Amino acid sequence: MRRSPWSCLSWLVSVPRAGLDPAAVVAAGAALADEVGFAELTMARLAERVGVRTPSLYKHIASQDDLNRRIAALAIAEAADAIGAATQGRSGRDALAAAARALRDFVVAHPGRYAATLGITPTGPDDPIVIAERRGLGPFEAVLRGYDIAPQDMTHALRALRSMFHGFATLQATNGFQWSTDIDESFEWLINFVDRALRCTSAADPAPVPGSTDRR
Amino acid sequence: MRRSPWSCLSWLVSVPRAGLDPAAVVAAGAALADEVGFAELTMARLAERVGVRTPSLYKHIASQDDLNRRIAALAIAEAADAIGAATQGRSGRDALAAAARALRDFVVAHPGRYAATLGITPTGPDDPIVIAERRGLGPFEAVLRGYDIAPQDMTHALRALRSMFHGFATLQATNGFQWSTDIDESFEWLINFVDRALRCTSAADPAPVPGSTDRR
DNA sequence: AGCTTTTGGCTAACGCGGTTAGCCGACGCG
DNA sequence: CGCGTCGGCTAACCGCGTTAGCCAAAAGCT
Repeated sequence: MRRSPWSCLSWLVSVPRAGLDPAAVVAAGAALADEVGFAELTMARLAERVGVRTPSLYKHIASQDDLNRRIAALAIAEAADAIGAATQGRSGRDALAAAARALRDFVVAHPGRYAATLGITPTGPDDPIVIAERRGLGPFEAVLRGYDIAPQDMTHALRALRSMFHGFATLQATNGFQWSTDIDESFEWLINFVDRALRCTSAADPAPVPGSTDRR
Repeated sequence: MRRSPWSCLSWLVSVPRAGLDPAAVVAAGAALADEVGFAELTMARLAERVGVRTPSLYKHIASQDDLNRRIAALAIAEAADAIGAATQGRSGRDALAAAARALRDFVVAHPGRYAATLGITPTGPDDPIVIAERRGLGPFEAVLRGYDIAPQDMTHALRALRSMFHGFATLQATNGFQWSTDIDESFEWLINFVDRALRCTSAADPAPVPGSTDRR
């Protein structure tokens, strides 16, 4: 490349270090995403936020995709910790409610971080995201152990729990429930619904009535 | 602006009409999104697909955001139709299963369209998206009428249904369930779970046991 | 049929966001 | 004190969304 015509004057400027490192950049990115929305999280904005020119960010992260993945991993780990802490020492309905509320509180408090976790497809089994996710499953497993679920149904029940609370959280986060003020009430209703279903589950026969429906 | 240096030769070229209109552009965009993924749906790619230069698209749609919203509205309407058709003439568990499968089939068959519906915030109460969504709620309401839900619980039950199936669909669409082949089985389990819960609901007392948990 | 208006193509060009190349001072370590 | 790595910087590129303005093709009117 061409040499800068100003390079002969470089002794004029002093460029102090900003004291950045990958973790700091990711944390700043997560905070910024919460403030301006994940879609508005841009390299230029993040650079301005941390007091640096845009290309300098690439000394700490490989790309914007890399940044997004790290934010997602951070968010999942944080959410997992929050849920774990909330369910500590509880069981049954109490634990279920605590987990659900902790997850939703996290989504409401950190919409940008949460949005970063959506639409992420892990690159492989050793992706930090996968590891964090596996950690995040722990508290839900613990909750389920408070109900007596047949062992072969654990995976299904876990997925059902994830689906429900993840679905509710995303619908609320993306304004899926229009102009309605009683969302909190619906959420509590959902918790009761799930609790009832889980207690029912152990009582009901594990197999559906044969022939009652077509199986694909 | 400056006059093109070639304009004196314009009689050389003939520019036939491509026969486009907004609906055709939106349909092509939806199809393209399904093929290459919603995130890869770009104006340039769409223009190439419909055999036109990029700026010409703006004769039919206002902007990329406009295009995305129209694709989302189309997708919601299509999904609503599919679910409505699937539940026609069924009730109870049958209707529930049919609705759930129809929704999931749609998501699997049209991942791009479905992704377009995520993260869309309607502009107002007369947004086509809102209207389509309201139409899409109809079949689920019909399903719920097959169970005896207290009228004041209808809204909550509806939201619970949406949360569950939307959550499951997005988790599957974004590869949220890792390395697992038995997703279909989990889905059927979820249907049974919800069916049981809905039948349980009408039997259970509407209010939770007082004092059994802290209410926020 | 011929004139006019609207419609729907086009090229050129702008701005912005992500990204890379290459330069050089600041810091840490011998 | 010298040296290497690290972490800033500027310049530049590319692709994408978007706008301006030109002009033929279709449609409508007399």
